[in-house]
Amino acid sequence: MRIGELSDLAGVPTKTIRFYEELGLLPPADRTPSGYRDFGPDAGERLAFIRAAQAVGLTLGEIRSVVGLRDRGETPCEHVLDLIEARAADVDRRITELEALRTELHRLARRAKRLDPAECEPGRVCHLIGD
Amino acid sequence: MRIGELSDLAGVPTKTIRFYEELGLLPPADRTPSGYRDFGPDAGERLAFIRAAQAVGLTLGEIRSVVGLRDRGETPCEHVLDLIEARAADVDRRITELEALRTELHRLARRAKRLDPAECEPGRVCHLIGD
DNA sequence: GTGCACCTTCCCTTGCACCGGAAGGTCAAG
DNA sequence: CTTGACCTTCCGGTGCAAGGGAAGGTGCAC
Repeated sequence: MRIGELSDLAGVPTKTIRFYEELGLLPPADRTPSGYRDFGPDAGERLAFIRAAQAVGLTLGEIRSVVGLRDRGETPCEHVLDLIEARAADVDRRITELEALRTELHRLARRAKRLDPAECEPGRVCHLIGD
Repeated sequence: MRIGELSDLAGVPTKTIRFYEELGLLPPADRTPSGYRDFGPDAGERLAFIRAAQAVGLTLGEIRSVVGLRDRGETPCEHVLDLIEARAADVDRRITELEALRTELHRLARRAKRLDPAECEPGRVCHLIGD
């Protein structure tokens, strides 16, 4: 399978496929005599895995660590669990931060609608922010 | 006030102060005869405003648009309200996405603890992700 | 034999918000 | 007069995940 066919199949741009190969997320593809990449039938599934892993918030570096274990014949399950739990903790923290920010933004928006622009103090940028 | 003094006062690195000036977030500072920047007394407050605006999620580009209005003598309140409301909508969307992701991550973590690594199918990267 | 789509490598750019370091000028104390 | 802290500009790099485009080779139909 050539890169364009894989690209159509997986819905991933050819640029991105070469980039993933360069990063070690895909094993180096075989080459035709003229130098074209020649992907095996598993390549589409590997790309789907990468996309699914990205969707749960893993970075390409983390995904490389997972597929690296797999390509060396180990079962990456435990490592994947660690990554998932770390990501879950990140997401929980991030949600807490964003909820606080949301509260603050709604407070500011309410205040902005209540106040008269004429009350702006000339020396400051905006009395809405920074109190 | 020289840049180091302002830096200590505002808790913002000198590098960052020059960077903000270059971006137009701070008005170009006066210079001493030897070329040193000489900030007026309002500079600290301007930096505090920038930090506060960053804290509610505005980008430096958006902050520039606010201080730009202010520096041209207009009251930026309405523009600030628009930015705050847009940011609030972003944050709401982001929280919704992250909550869905959190649910998915917790589901995966539960499944990972339940399953036996020996059940890994050899042809796939990891059965935990991508079903 | 000539289009045309496709492929190759290579290097640069994007966006965001900075940080690091080099080379050199300035100022006050000792 | 030297030391050291501070300042200047300029150039480049960081992290993440790619995307853009040039210059040139390949494969296949007409």
